[in-house]
Amino acid sequence: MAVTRRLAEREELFHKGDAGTQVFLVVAGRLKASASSSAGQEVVFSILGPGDVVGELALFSRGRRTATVMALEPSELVVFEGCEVRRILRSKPDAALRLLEILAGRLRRTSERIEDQAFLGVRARLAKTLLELSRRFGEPTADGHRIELRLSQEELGVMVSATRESVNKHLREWTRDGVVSTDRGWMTLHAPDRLAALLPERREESS
Amino acid sequence: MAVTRRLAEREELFHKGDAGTQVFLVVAGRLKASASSSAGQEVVFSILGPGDVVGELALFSRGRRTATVMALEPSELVVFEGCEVRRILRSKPDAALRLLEILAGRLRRTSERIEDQAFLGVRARLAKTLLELSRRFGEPTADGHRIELRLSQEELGVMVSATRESVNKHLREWTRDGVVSTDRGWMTLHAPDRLAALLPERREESS
DNA sequence: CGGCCCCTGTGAAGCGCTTCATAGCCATCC
DNA sequence: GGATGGCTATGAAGCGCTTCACAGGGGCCG
Repeated sequence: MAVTRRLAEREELFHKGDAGTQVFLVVAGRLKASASSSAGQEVVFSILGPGDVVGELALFSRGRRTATVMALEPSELVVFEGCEVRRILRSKPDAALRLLEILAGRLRRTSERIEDQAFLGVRARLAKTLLELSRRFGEPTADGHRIELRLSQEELGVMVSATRESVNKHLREWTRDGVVSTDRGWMTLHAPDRLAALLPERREESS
Repeated sequence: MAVTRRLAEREELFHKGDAGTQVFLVVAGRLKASASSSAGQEVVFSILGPGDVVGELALFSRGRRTATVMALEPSELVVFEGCEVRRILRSKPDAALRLLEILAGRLRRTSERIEDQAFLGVRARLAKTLLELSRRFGEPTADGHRIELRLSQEELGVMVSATRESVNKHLREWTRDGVVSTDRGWMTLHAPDRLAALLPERREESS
């Protein structure tokens, strides 16, 4: 009896500040969660794909959406009513624990984003984002890892909090060096390690 | 039978990456949650005070601390063992819901921080931080709102992701204009509205 | 086909913030 | 008291990123 919702490309699921307590599960398609400033600037918090839960924050934020979610591709989501979700959380401890895990994961990624924003320059942030995208949405090809998600340089810029021009410059430089190649919005990484080398080495935590 | 832990000023409760699943409740004192880069730069995620819960993220992060927490003042916390907390979360749905609320609130604040970092300059971020501090830790005095928390310009800089020098410049300018006054680490806001005016007007959401 | 629009590519100029260097102040400690 | 160390104050120089301006290209639609 699940209700599903379909979105066309560029259609909004909801807008920051809206009232609404429905919770969604992404079945197909990719979406972005973002916010924009009064000056029209935008910041992207995350890219969502199949399996991701979205909208659950409004359950605990007085029914207000805390970000805007828009479909990057035609998408399909299953819809849960907020009150129903609350009932489930109350009666099924495992569900609540699972949601806690999800929120904790989000929190970790958001904090890491703050660190990156503070510690890294545009170059490194862009490199990291490309690696992340290829990890989540990449498909191996003959000559590298292709990112199966069409993104304009403008959108990449928003994702790393930089201008389109900056993104372009780094991308072109990497293209010259054979590290990546771009084909109107589609990208392939040929030498991910060269990008990884731009990042501060991740410290190992002994288990 | 509660176990309590006391910390001296500048003592660490735990360090990012440490193993540990204890959860803490702040009873007295103020602490900061932060992370630092390999280059020695630091970023502060939040200031914690009495009533705040800290350390719960490790419950859902494979037992690793996701930030470093250090006492800014002599502090006192009550300690809960992770396994016990998990048991409670499992048996008391209200507790789980409460924790979900806490995490959701954290997530909202962290996201807002990312927005601020992207949309605001150092000036506005500093103004916002001072207002926030005075809201949380301020005491009204004859000539303004005094922030009951001693912070060096260095520490303020870390909080807003700027250098000590930048912080100094804005602070001095505001002092000249009579907006704030500083007395070796203690600050008083005399005209909070002047600071608020530096922020993009917060849009009203009709209830 | 031609026109339009959105995306990419690129350089010049400007600006905000950092970096660096230096000086003075205040508290503490022997 | 004098010395030491941490915090504040301030200006000069530099750098990374943005802003602005403009050119080219590719796809889509009449």
